[in-house]
Amino acid sequence: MTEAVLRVPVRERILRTAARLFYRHGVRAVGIDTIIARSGVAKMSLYRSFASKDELVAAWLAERNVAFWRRWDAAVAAAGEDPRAGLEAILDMVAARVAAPAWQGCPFLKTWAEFPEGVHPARQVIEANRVGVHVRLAALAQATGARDPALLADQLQVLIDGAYINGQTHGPGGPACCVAGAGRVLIAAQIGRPDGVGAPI
Amino acid sequence: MTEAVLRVPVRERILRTAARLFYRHGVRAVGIDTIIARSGVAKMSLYRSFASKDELVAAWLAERNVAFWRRWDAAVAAAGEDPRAGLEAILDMVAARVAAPAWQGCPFLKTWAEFPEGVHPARQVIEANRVGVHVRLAALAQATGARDPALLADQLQVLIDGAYINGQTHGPGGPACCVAGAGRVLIAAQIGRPDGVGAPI
DNA sequence: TATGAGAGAGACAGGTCTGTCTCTTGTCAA
DNA sequence: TTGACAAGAGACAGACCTGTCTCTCTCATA
Repeated sequence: MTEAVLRVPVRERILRTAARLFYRHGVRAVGIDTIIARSGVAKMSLYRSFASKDELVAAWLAERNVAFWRRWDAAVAAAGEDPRAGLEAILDMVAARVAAPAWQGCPFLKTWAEFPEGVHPARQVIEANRVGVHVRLAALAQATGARDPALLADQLQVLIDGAYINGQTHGPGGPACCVAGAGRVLIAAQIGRPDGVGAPI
Repeated sequence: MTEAVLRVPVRERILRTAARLFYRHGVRAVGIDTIIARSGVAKMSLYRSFASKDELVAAWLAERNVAFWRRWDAAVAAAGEDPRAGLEAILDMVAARVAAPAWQGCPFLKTWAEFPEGVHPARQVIEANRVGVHVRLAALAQATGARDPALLADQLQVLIDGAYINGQTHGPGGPACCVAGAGRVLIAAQIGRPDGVGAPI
């Protein structure tokens, strides 16, 4: 145990280790004993910081949620005032993420699959994230003047979900890389092509 | 135990019960004891028919795979000779499935999320299904004369994956219902609109 | 130096899981 | 009627899981 590690607060050490293990192996496949062993922490320290394993899972996803919106806001902000550029920036961000070697799927969707029912605290975090994505996509779509902003938001969210899943099963370089282009096609179909020529169906 | 139930072979009874429970609650959440209790079968009978729980999971998915291709082939066949109609028929089939009240996600994607690594026998079944989908989509896309059949296959598979996942998290009536329309936009962008006016990006 | 909080170490309880084994029961054909 | 065999019933082993508890150690601060 290096001094540098010891400087990190216990809660933080647990959360970092749990995040890595949960994301790589899945929540159910990683036990408390593994987490405390890998983070060099006593079991009681874990249960002093987190009421239960479920709460630790929820804390991990809450952290992912914060990071998610940080990336989202940065992408939209970098795109400037144009809402269409904002939508495209989000598509590009998704494409870049699923193409990264470290990509092993969306933690929200993965965890949702592991707890498809019940009152697991992680489910609230996941639901909030997914609703938030749709709301913001719809707001951007509305601002672009799309004919049916709600429909465009539906289409883009489905496409993004697909990229997340597909990138997980097929790895980097797979079909998911097409998400940015496909999204642009869907956008163009609702608000005209970049050169101003509409192409509605 | 009714006579009708007893007439069903033990292996079949186990498989039906496991299929229902695995699909609804997830593989890891359902134990062997639950399966034998719910199917009215002795534990030894289960292990006489299946070498392990993992093999039972794989058998369930293999059965789903057969049913999947039966639906696929029926949809394509009903669409006639036109490959574009075949692609649209598949999109319609997906849309109908994710809109059904019984829909609780794609068993392949759900199970993949539960076993994201290792040599689980179910993973082979899932991989084979996913590769098969892409191959057949690409073949249909090629037959339509799409400019980039591989890209169109990528886009459609990502879209379908997204519909499966989104339908699972949002339930019937959610964004996933847009899959058929969105897929048509992507097809039209590559092979021209139904009225013959191309709309490539 | 004394003290108290934070944290490590590890035993433990109670439950669940998979998989094995033995014994019993029911059924069907010769 | 008898014998073979499939299947039910359930005990059991061994592993693993979460969560609790006690004891000990370290270190900062009064």
